[in-house]
Amino acid sequence: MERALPQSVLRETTDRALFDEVVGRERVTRAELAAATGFSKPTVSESVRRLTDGGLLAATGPQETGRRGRVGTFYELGATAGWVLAVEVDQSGVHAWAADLAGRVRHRHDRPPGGAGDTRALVDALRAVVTSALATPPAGPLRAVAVSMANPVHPTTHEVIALSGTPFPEGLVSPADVLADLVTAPVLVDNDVNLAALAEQGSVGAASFAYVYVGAGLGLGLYLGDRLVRGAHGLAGEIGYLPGAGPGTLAAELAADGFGRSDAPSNDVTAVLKALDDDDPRALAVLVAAVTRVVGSVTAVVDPEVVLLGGPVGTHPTLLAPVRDAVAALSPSPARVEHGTLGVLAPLHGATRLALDHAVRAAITGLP
Amino acid sequence: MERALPQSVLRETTDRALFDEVVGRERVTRAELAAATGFSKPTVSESVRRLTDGGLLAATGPQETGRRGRVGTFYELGATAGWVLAVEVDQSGVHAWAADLAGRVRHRHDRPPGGAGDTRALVDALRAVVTSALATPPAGPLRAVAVSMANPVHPTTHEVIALSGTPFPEGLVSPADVLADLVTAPVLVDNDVNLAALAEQGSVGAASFAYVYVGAGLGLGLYLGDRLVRGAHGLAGEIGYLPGAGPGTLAAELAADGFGRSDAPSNDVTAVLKALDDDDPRALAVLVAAVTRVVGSVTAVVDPEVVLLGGPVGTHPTLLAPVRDAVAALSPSPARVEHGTLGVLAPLHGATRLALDHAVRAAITGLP
DNA sequence: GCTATTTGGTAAGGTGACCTAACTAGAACG
DNA sequence: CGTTCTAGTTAGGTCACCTTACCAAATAGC
Repeated sequence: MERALPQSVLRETTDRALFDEVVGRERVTRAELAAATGFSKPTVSESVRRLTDGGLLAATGPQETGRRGRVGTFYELGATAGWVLAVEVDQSGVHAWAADLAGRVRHRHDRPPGGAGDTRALVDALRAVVTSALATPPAGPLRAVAVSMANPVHPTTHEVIALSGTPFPEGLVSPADVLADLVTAPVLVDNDVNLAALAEQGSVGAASFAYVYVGAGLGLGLYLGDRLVRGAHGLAGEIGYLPGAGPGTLAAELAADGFGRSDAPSNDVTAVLKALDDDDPRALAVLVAAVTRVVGSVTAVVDPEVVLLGGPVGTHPTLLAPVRDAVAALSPSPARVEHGTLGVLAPLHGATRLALDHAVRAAITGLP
Repeated sequence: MERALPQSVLRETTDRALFDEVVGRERVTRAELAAATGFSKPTVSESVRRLTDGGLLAATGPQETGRRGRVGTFYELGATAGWVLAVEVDQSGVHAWAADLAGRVRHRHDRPPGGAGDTRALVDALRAVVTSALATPPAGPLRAVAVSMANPVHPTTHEVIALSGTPFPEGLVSPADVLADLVTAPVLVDNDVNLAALAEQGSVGAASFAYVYVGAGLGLGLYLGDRLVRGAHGLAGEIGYLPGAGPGTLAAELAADGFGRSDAPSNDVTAVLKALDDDDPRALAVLVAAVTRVVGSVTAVVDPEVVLLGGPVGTHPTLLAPVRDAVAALSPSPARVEHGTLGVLAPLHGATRLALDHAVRAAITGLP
């Protein structure tokens, strides 16, 4: 057995708490930090010195303050603290955000998709987006890259997992391998729905939380006890494989109903949305039944505090009320069912959060 | 914001690691502990001194050792380290184990059930069992009581939750209240299936793990990332409320098929078992379909490494193979499906583990 | 303008939990 | 009987935190 806790974890949690506090408040003095976090003034001074030496924070000029006594030194995010890159790879192409360590997006980069199934074009687009991002870098080192993939991802190997009938077969590439010669920063890879859940959870703040994505595919992102649930094989949330009304899977039944996917590589979201817009009662009934099955299953298994519906179909306004009613009829103590608020940007927001968290953690543990 | 990590957490994790190591090895010297845990010899000596002063450990006489040099002082669990009480309350009555802090069961106490729905008799039996346990206490203080209830339990208030159609309506009591005047030790309460999962997880060792109970009711215990999932309202694992093949719940459909429960307070387990023993094809088909629906749902939602089937019906040998086949047909990367090994004793084992964990943690944080 | 007050920050010294290195204690081997 | 091996202690150091006391600088009010 190894040493359980090195003493340095104390310093690291202190540094992290103070860094987050500075970023959250934009500009603070050490005295304010001490008051806000409960650390003593000497401890705050030491920590801020470490963070400043490491380039993560920087002192600003004196600040107009309405207060009475001596004006303190204000600190803010260092100009060369570095940046992270969040990349989204899906059927709509490749999109990336370059963000500073406060999470502020500085540059956007996009490439259109290749043809369906064209893996080569996708790889080229991914490399082109990252090359473009590296060509106009924000100040400081690139500290992490997080890639959102519209396919399941293995939790430890970070390999993309091939499932039969995936709506995104061209996305069966390993972003870490594709980008290995372009970036030296660590490349994190996760599923787009997981990352969307991460982003939406940040806004909702619930300790147990499920995000149901309904679009070209069906997906679920789960947060329990402040941790993302990825599953033993990276297949947590693959709710297309939920048992349906018959002996088969939910996805197969949706496909048989003319929705969703089974062996069709992709699903016509615009057609589904049009049917909903036109108040097609059959389309509504099928979708409500499917979403209710998903929400009911998640509720019975993990009993989350909040379930958010996301994705182009999931956020359609006509869905929410009937799903709520159906779930309430099924479950004795149903979760709050709401709409996601971040829309199609949720995966990029989540990837940014993932990259940031990793980048800041790594930068702090690497401090003297 | 409060202090993130007090320095004492280091000491507490050290003490805990060493205590667990001593208990796991029965008898050890400090030198062996240092080698096994990676702590330095002075640190081990200090920690062992704290644990010995607190009564949790005690030095034994010299030990026959095949080794060459000086014989060290061996340490073992202190004779008056105290004990914990695990209590199970269900339709079969009230059962309790008094165990020492190594988890060794010292005494057993049992009371038969009252009539179905007879809450008064159940409360009397619970008090009688605890009184009996307190009358023949093992040495040392009673440090914790854990109660396994055959009903859902709220994760924070520890109140038992009333669900319509519960097979155990008389069990709608608060053990903490019932025992308040009998014991001063903390009374922990949890659901029997959760505790069974805790116990079985201990034997299996998987990081993500689901325990499916099939007996008088349907239940699920979930372990993800080394943590028990209780749900926002204590209703995680209430898989009777899973969507069934039709618009209703799985439990309602089982009831309609002559199995399970809906508004009948209890289910005739012996009749179901007899049907399975007699190779009744209809009974087998209905049960396999239901269990497959449960395992498939859990797999699609959280993707556990292992799923154990437990409970009198769940452990029936004819179920395993067809369920495995059906799950494999449904899921792209199914969990290992096995039988639980602890049988009806699983909840008591789990309650013991819960009580032990709490007791040792509390004893160590209370140390000088 | 001068002083009191208020606020920011540093210096000095202490504590707790860990470490390494060097020692003493005691048993067995040859 | 000395050598060698193992157990455990002592001494001294480091690190991350703390409190207390002080100095520094700015405004408020006279």
